[in-house]
Amino acid sequence: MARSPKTPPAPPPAAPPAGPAAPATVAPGHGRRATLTDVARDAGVDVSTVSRVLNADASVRVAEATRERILQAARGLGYRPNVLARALRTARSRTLGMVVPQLDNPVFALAIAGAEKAAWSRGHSLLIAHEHDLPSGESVYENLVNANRVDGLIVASLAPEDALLRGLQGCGVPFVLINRRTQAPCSSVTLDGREAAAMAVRHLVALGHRRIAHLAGRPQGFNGPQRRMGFLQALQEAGIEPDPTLIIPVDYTVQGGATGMRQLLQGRGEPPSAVVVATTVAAAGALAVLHERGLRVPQDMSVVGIHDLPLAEVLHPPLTTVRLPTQAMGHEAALGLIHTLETGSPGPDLMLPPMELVVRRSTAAPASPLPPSPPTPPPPPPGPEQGRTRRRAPLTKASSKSSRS
Amino acid sequence: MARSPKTPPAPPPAAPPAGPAAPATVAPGHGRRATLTDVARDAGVDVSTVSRVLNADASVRVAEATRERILQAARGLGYRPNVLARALRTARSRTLGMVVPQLDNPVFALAIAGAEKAAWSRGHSLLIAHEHDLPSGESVYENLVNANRVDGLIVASLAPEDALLRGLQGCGVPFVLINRRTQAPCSSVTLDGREAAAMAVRHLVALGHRRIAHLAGRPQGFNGPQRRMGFLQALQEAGIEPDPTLIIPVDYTVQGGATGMRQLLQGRGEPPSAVVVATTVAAAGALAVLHERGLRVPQDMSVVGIHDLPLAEVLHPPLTTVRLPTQAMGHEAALGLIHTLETGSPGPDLMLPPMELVVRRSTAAPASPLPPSPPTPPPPPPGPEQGRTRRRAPLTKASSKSSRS
DNA sequence: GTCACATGAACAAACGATTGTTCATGGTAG
DNA sequence: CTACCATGAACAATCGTTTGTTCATGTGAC
Repeated sequence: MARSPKTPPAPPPAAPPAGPAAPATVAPGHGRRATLTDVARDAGVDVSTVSRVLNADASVRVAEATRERILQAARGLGYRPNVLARALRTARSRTLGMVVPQLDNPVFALAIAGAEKAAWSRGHSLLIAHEHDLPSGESVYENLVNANRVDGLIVASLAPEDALLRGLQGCGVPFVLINRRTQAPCSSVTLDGREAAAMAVRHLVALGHRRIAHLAGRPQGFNGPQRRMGFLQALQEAGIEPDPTLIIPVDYTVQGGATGMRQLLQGRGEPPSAVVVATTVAAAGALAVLHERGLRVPQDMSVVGIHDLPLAEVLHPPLTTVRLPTQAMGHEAALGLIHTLETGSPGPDLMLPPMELVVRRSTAAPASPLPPSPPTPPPPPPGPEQGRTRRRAPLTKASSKSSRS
Repeated sequence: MARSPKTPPAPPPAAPPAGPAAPATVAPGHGRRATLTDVARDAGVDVSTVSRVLNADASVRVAEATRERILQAARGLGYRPNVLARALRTARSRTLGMVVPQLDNPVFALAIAGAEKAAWSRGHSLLIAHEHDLPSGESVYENLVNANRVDGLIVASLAPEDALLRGLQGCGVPFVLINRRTQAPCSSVTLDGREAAAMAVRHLVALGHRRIAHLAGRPQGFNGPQRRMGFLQALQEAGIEPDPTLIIPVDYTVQGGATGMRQLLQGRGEPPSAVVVATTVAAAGALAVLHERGLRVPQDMSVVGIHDLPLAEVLHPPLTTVRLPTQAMGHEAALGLIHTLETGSPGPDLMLPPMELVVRRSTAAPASPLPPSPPTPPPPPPGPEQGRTRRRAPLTKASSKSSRS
């Protein structure tokens, strides 16, 4: 293995003192951990009694004095149950497997954070795995499950639906999909991208925009079409005829957003005064292109991103976004899955609504207001908007997390 | 619990079909998984023999025909060992615990990704936990270890050294610290922030800068002082007298970077022509303030960030950074820990060198070049710089990850 | 014809818990 | 005085492995 023991090619001065060679960090702990047997011996009873007392087994009664002795002994020995033994016996590991396609994507990182919190709060652990195929040709799901490591799965996957479901169902454990739904009925927790896109549009309409573009996500995915639907629907509500040339599918990347924006700008018709970008990362790319072309945001073009991320705050200008409960998605998925495991009830089937519209500096009324009396419906006053909305001062109480190191 | 079963407050049209109520996703799997006993029965031998054959136990010989029969039976039944039982028996779970203070920080997310990859490649799993105190008053470390869930720990912690080490050593399992070193000799894998800062300075010096500021990290931490040392050292190498008023401690946040930059700009002396910011996130805040003040980057001030992140690419202008092997940090930590577990050898003690200087658009020669003949040493030509360096075209082959949803 | 010795595989005891069942005890009712 | 019952706790089997030990068998040497 590449255990490169290379030390830094650092200049001479004061390499950090390493102590007397890298020391092993195996602490004493003076002996092995206490087991049920140890507690039983100390309390002078049988292990089965200890087990029942410690688990507060209601079906069996124990004299108060005995219970006291047992609890005392357990405390004295610092007894902690061995989850492995328990899992073996009960055939339940109290561990959830979470599979994500990428760990460094903030969306999944947040979902993991939410799931981790929920799992621990219910006495479960979370095992993380990348969605990659194993040398054995086995899927990560199967590996996790077949080795009896996990009781259930939370899965965020980019794989095609049929293969994914086949693999998951073959595992024989409950699972919850996140960040996507399937055609087939199947437990899932998702974010309401439709409503999010609609909120973005409504915000722009309220500001007086009529010609609004959309850098939309991949047509094959789940979230892309979802957001596109919301976009169209909100336009319709506002009595605006959608212009198909203003809807451009893009990749969810900086590059994708940039390409999409270039395409948008070289369109022949009247240019849009605002754009809803399907994702914040792509919006960053779009902004960069606008700068490149010398267009000002928001004067020449307003930009709204979907899916608020810390990134939004540091863009230039700070990006108006729709905040989605990404962390809650992971949280609800884990909670739901545990509930299923405990009660056998069906898995959750949730679509979480957007949290709020976060108005930053990338949106404003269009520079050259169109004829101020559009047809139906009467345009809402271009002041503060309807619905959950919040205006952020720039660089104030930054919500972006500290990034140590 | 907050199992909010709320469905979206969505407008009427086409809520995604949920099928006939949210279905349980418990697949058939037709019966329980095959065990050693099953294989033994099928092969007509004892379980112990099966175990030895399947584990390629060299200490015992088995007739070729028997071995064949066993392998056949195992394959036929799709046998997978139950890791729980194995862990119970061998007292080794082949699971690593990874504890981080925040999951949504890209630095830790990358480290996790690296560790996950390394762990799986060596047949281990990775259990993720937030560094939070449990209701029981127990630390997460103790919880993980005492419950026999993990064989070792990879820890990124912001806790004070003494408390941290006491807690960890009390656990009685090997551990590796990442992203920080301790006074006490102790296994760790870190990033060479000193060299990183020095590279940043050398780059600026090569461009002709003489008056260089530093937005430095927290003086109490590990990385802050480390980078500050590198900064000072490189200045000294270049024969530049450091100006203490140009070194400002800041928080590793957008807000921190902004505050630091404001402070820097209102300094009374000659303003700096360049600044090295201890972290990319803070650099984003610094850039925002420069915009606010109408200063141009890089014409009026060059900015270098330490710790390359996808974020750097989408800032305005794209930020020149020093790329650090964050993912490798997690990878090496996991590999080293596993090595320790398997051989009992001391844990790793690595400081990984910076990968490269990524030159983007935020750095250039100073606008008003100072007297072009500085003292010792002779200034390198202001062209491409020394050392690992790479100039990036803007928005090209974006390395920022796709951010699905 | 026995003894020793490989060889190949079965036996059996853990690991640390959970859980169904049995057993001793003492009090009370018949 | 015997029978019964409730009480409190021990017994024992089991989960699926690993691993030290024992055992049957056939071979060759004596």
